[in-house]
Amino acid sequence: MSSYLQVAEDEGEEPIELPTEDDSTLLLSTLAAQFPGTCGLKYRNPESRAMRGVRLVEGRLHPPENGWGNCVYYCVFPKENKRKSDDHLENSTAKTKRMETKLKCSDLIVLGLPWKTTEQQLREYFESFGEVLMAQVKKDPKSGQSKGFGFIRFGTYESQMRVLAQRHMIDGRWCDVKIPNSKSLDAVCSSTRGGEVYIGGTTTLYEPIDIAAAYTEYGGNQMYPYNDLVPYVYDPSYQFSSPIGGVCVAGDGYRVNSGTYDTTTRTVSYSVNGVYNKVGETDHYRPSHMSDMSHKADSISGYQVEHYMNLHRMSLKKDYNDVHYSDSHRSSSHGQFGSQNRDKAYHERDLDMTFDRYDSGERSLRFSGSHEHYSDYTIYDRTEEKVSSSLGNLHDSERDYSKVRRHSGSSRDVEHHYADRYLVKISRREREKSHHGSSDRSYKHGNNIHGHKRSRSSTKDSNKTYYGPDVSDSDEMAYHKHKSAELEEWVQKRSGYSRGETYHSSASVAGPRSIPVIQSRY
DNA sequence: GTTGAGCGTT
Repeated sequence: MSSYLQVAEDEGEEPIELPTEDDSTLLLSTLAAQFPGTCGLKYRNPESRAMRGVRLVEGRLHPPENGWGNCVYYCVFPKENKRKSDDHLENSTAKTKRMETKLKCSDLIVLGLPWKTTEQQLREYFESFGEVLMAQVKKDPKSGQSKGFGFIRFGTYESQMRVLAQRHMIDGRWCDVKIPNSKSLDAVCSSTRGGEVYIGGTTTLYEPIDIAAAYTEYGGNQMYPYNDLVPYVYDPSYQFSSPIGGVCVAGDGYRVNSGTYDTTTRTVSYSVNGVYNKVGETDHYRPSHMSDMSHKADSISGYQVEHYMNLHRMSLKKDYNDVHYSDSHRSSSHGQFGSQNRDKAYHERDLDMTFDRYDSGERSLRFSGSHEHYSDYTIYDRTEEKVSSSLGNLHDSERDYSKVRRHSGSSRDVEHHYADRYLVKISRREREKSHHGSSDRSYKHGNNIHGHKRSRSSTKDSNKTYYGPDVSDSDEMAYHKHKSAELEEWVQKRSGYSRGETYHSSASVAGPRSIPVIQSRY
């Protein structure tokens, strides 16, 4: 049976009695029904005379140790509502960012909007709960008619909490606000806090700072230093692996906030530098070469970190053998890239196919990386000894038909570009750009855009051979090398294990190479 | 000019 609790807006105000629940907690929604905009509760501790906060867990306010007692509780309102001065908004972006980063807002879906409600009205309604960063009403693109739902995003988690805790009367209709099913990445990260998620499909994500920069720079997405995205495992020298790295989500650090959550695979697709990536919760998206057994654990700044260095190395060796097998059958599979030889074709391409732009020949690209990225089907042209191939896993509209040509040399003699769907997508944009007269041919993209010439940059390092594009002298490449060295150091410190050793221990596999840094900006 | 338990052109 419920009892009542005295709550006032502030000291000196008249209290209202609010019913508590059977477990003697007070629902935040109950509180908010009487005091819209409240985000918490406090009371004055009779001993210290200081204000004490009331524990709030998942929308429930929990009584102090000795019960609610007879004292009057006071509402707590978000600081942003006090509006000391507006010029705070302008200055100290760094500090502001740091503040924001503690919060874990996600886009919220507003369901049941009246057909007539505009984005402006939506925004105005929710601004009473706090700063509204985004308000959208989803409309039919042709008619412009509202679909009756929209999305909002708040600047603070407190606002988000309060809005989620109640129903909303907007323009005469009751509307629900929920976390959308297609939730953003941060929702995944926060739900897996202290655990890990995997990042896949990228060649460039080594390092938290880079990720942060990429996210803040591209697409207006924000980074939240909330969880620590610790890159591990992804070994750029491992050309046959799927370019999948792991990240840990633990403690305070960086958190990305963007992407589309796929409810069936429980992964999130998002993009960095225009490269699409995937993140999934550990149990649902684990690259096959990262068994969850026998991993090592250590800690960084007290955060638990798991990594799979040794496993990774093992799988590298295994894959290399596979490729070798295929390689030895190269002549017999020549010209037979039909479906019956699909697997073989994969390996062929992994090993020694040069992938050319079908239309412009701008790039000489090389298949490497994840098999899943391509080859829905291939057509071998006997006269030209070329294979027309569509890149897999794409929507039809995104398919990029290309030709794959056999390359006679050893795989180590050709440049290794990642020729996955994402890169192709970027190149298409570049092509459009260049067709519009841009003189910037973007060497910074780290690819040999002038097509077929195979360039292997010379050995730049005492124990590394770079099979990189012809941009090894560029600033980007220098920067990239610098970053790679930093990562190396980081990895070594973490695990007492260096990537250089990875290479040597796996002998004849192509050595570490510089990965093109994709810096397409659009 | 209609509808209502819906999930987002990035």
